Amino acid sequence: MKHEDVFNPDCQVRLVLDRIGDKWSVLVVLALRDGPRRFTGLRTTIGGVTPKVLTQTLRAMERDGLLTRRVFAEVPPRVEYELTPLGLSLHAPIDAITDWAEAHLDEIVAAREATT
Amino acid sequence: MKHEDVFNPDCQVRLVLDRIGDKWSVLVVLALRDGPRRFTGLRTTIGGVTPKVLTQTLRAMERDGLLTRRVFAEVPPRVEYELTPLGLSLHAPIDAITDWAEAHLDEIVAAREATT
DNA sequence: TGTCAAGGTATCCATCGGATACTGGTTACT
DNA sequence: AGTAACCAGTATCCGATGGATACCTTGACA
Repeated sequence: MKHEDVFNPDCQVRLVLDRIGDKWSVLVVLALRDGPRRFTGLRTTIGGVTPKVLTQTLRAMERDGLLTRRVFAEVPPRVEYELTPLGLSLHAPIDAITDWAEAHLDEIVAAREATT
Repeated sequence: MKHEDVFNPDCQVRLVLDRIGDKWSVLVVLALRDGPRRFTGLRTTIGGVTPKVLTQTLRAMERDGLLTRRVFAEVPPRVEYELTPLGLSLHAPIDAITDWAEAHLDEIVAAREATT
C-alpha cells in the first residue's frame, strides 16, 4: 500500500499528517528533544503558545502515544512530559523538514516579497 | 544559525513550518508530483477539498514560489499548476513524513483507541 | 432557448486558535 | 495572622479560519 490513497479523506495517513501538521506539535517534539520538561518550561520555551492550546496539543499527543504525562503529587504541582520511543522517532522526519526550511528560507522569503 | 530559535515566534523557519503544516499544501505537492495538473483535476484528486480553500492554498503556494500558475486564454478556461524546482525539492522531506506515517500508523491508531 | 464546460467567487455558518483572567492547595515571607 | 508566590492548568470571550453551498462567465453546441 503506497500513499496513492493519501488523497482519500478517510486514509489514515491523513490523520497522521493532520497531527504532525498541527501548528504546535512539531515544536513540542523539538522542545522535548533533550529529555522531559514541565508544563511551564514548555510554555516559556515555545514562544507564542497559550496555555489552553498547549494543553490541547499535549493531550492530543498523549492520546496518540507520542508522549507521556506524569503527575507528581507535590506542592506546587509538578507535571512532566516526555517523548515515548514513538515520539522520539519523529525526529528524523522533523529534521528533514526543518533542514529543508533552513536551506530554502531565503528563496521563499524572496518569492514572497517579490509579489508585495 | 541552528534551529534553536525555532521557538522564537518571529523565526522565519516557523513561517515555513506553518506553510508546510498547512492541511492541504502537502497533498498539493504530492498531486503535482508527476507534472502539471489543472484546477479541477487537483480538486477531484485531492478528496475533501473545497474550491475556495484549494484556491487559497494554490495562491499561497504560488506567492511562496512553490508552484506556477499558467492561464491559457481558451474557452472553457484552462489553468495549469506546476511545481517549481523549489516545490519539487519538497518531496524529500514530505516523503520522510509520509513514510514515517505509514510505518507508525498502527501504533498511533492503537494508542488512540486504547483511550477510547 | 437551453445546456454544458472550467475555474473559479460570493455568501453564510461552524469551528478553532488566541488573548486574558482566574482557580486551588501549600509553603514562605512579613 | 495575613498574604504573596508557585505551578498547572480552566473559564470565558472574540476574531480568524475552514468548510458547505450556490452562483458567475463565455463560447460552442443541440
